[in-house]
Amino acid sequence: MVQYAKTRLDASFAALSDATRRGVLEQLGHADASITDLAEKFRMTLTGMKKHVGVLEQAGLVITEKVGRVRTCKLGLRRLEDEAAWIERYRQLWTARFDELDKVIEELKRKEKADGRKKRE
Amino acid sequence: MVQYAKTRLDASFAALSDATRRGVLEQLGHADASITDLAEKFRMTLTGMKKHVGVLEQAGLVITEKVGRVRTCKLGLRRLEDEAAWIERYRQLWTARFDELDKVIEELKRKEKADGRKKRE
DNA sequence: TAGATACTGAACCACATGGTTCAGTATGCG
DNA sequence: CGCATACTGAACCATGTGGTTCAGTATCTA
Repeated sequence: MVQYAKTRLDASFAALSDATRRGVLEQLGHADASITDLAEKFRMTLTGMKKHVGVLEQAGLVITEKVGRVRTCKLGLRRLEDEAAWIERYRQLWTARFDELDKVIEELKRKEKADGRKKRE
Repeated sequence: MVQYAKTRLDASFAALSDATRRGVLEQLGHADASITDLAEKFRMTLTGMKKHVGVLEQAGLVITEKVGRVRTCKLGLRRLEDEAAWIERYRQLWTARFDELDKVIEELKRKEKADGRKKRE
């Protein structure tokens, strides 16, 4: 792949692209949890869950701290503001684009009507 | 991996996790484009670009139509509403969670002050 | 101190990803 | 017709992903 620096947005959208990880985020939105807690809740091995947490941590969406034998996971400081902003901007673009197409269609209809000719099908 | 059915959300967040694909979406927000157009703009082979378009199409974010030799790509009908909704819900959870933690911290401070003892560091 | 608990890391697996090249096929144009 | 254009598909490459098992290490607890 020869893949170089992933941007923040790359990393967080990738982190969000997995149902387990989205579930973990929601879970941590209710209460902090250990790796064991999460692994049980999502029915997978500790090792597997630790990888998911690692991905979320890399994306800055989760922070963890180990005290004694227990690593506690909690929500990170990022509120997905950049991600929300990107999507919002896109939605505006989308709307503008479709409005534009609507106008073109209106224009076509107007012309056709003015035209008099009936060209069915 | 033995990975089964990807959900819509999985697919669209995955589609958004690549800078090239986000770029393509923005591009199509301005004007429809052929595979060749996009491949040139993003400086990659036709085949490479076609794969990206395929991913976007799978996620329902782009639709394409081939007329003659040219395949034209345009924005799909999905406005990322589900994705925006998920993120928005998460942001609310996040805020609630941090407010809650703030309250706990306030409580601790209050107690400490009422306590009289000074336990620096 | 012994055993249970909680994590950690390496190794493996099968399949996905983001690219490429190369060899087609289909279409348009002079 | 013959050449250029535009895409398409298979195959390949290196690395990532989403899991697993197994063999540790570190920390509690009785």
